[in-house]
Amino acid sequence: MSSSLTLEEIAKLAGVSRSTVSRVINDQPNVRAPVRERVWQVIRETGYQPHAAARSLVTRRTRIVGAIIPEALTTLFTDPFFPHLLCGITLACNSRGYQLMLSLFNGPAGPEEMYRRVVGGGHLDGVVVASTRVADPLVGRLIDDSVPFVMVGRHPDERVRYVDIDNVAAARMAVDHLARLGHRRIGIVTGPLDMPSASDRLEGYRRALAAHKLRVDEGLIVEGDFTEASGMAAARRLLSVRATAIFAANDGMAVGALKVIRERGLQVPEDVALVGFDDLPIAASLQPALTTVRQPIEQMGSMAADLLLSLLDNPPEEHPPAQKLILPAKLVVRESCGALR
Amino acid sequence: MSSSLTLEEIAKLAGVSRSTVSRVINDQPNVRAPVRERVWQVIRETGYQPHAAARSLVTRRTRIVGAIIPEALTTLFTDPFFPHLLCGITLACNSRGYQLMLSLFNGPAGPEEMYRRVVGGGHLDGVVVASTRVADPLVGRLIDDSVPFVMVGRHPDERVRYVDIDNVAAARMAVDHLARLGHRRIGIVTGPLDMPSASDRLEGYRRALAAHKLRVDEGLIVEGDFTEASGMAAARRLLSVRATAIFAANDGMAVGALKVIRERGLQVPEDVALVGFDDLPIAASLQPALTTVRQPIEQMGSMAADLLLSLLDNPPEEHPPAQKLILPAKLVVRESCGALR
DNA sequence: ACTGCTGTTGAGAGCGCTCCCAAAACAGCC
DNA sequence: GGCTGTTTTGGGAGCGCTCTCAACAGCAGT
Repeated sequence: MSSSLTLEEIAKLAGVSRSTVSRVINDQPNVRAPVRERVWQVIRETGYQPHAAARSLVTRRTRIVGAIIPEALTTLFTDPFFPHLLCGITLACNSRGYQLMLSLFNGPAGPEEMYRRVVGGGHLDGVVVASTRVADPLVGRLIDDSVPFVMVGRHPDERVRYVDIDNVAAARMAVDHLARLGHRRIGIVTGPLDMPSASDRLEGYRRALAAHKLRVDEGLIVEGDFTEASGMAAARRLLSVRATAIFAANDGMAVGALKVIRERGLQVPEDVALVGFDDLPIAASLQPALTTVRQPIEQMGSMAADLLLSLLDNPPEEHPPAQKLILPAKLVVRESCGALR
Repeated sequence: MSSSLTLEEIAKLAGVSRSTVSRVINDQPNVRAPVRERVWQVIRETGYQPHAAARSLVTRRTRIVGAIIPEALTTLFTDPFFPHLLCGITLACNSRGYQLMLSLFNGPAGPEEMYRRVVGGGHLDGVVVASTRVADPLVGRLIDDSVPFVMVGRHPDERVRYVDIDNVAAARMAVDHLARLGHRRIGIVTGPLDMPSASDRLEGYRRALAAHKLRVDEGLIVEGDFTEASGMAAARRLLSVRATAIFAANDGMAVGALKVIRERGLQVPEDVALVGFDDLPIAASLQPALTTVRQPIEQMGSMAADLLLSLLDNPPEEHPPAQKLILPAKLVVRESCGALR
């Protein structure tokens, strides 16, 4: 690959020593201006690039961070959540001179082996971890191995730094909206309740009902798993207990619910109101267009990366032990909730 | 991070020399079985991992490959193409002990700087390049710098290895389907014609018409840019020249076309038949469900990665100068073409 | 002129690994 | 036992960089 020049050769060309060239490249002080200029000149002319491996052998830094995606394969396929997240992370990394290494922890190698390969070996300076189950041992291992990391999505462990939206407040906002429209039997399709984002949204649902002095009917709470199929199953249950409104904890399940409602010959929002969560591109294209909660996914990614990188670039003592960043989410009102009639 | 043991220390613990441990780890011959076993024992007990940077300093290999995505940001957002591709590439890499480094070439740093950072520096053993414009200088530079690379999507340069579907045949199949249904005024919304996939699909369109002895009316050919908005604009043009069927070169543009057709109070497929390309998840959820061409995206990613890795793992002389892999695509017939009535 | 001080430069060591080569161990055979 | 030839083992060098430290200016103050 391109330049296989070494520091030594650049030094010779510039008529200085290896050390001086190193100082120039690393922007250290105590090099006279004319010398500095001459060295840069040679570097530019030759297209020299320091050898990354040699450098990180001594600095113990690679300027590579990992993105760990432990989630099941299927989610990655249909859900634009990860692409957006990845986009945000990558852009943040690149703009600060870091590279991003992508690791799917569900491949043929299995999470154990992947952990060894990715985290051991010293390839990475730190990692961004995408939403994970509470019970996932990954978080504990990262802490034990004192790997700098930031999560996207809340984690109950006190020591974990994360970026998230306020899922409780966001869900509450959505359900509150339905209650204000007069609904009294509001059902919820939750995500897997061992994921904080799912249980938080359920909590928001409960609080909204409480605020409106509505009794919580456990029959109106159905656990899904964020897939369209689970949304369909849940909707069948909810219709059978005469829910007049359904809050789905993500848009995929809302799409499933919509299909079932249609199958039954019912109208959205006239017979059943529907609100989703995520604001996928598909939400606006549905008929009726889906009212949903929009989260700033890409921004969450870039903020997580920024948090991680400033952790890496500065002495760790300057940082609070565990930062938590909460970003705002927003209710996007469209047709499916019935507010626009 | 975890083990900061060195080879030397493992050697001491196992009562052998550095060299022997190295031989064991790299699975080289000429180590007596009991010695080999004892060394593995120590390695397992200590959880030792060789230091990647030290290793690649001498081997000149990093076991990291890059994925370069030069496409405009917007596409990454809405289109599940890249996520699927990335998924395939990552899984293939991981199952062969390689890591994947993700590079978006449209970030704040600009393609020049990204190229320097990613390809120079010797971070990467090779790269997978996602579909690019013909005029993109990237391909030329990779060849000049003799960086091993494989593209996803055809490239006209003879020296380029790539994995792709036969876009000409796939498009021809779609248009042929419409012609068989009796359509005589079939319009096409193409992608940007400086992308091989776009021009190939147009070529397939022409051949299908020729096979059915239909005259090519240039007014029925409208160039889009793979976005929904361009699909809407193109559909307006095509409706004004009385097209009875529209073939959109991707599903996003088909969605745009569908919206316009609806706005005009026309029915799909009764008044206008519609066929897309890609089979996005949304295609099946549309009303009417979209007839479209499905390509094995994830498989293309993994095959591209496999091709690259076998290039890296074997002496390059064993390989044909430029391999081209063509995978089959498939027409998924749903409601929007009218064949199911 | 001599001392002390600051700013600039170069040489040496060493990061942890692989590779080469020589030494050691072991065989087989007169 | 002595001679081969082969396998197994250990030590040295070196990959390209950073970092520490000593040497050397240049300058002021005495």
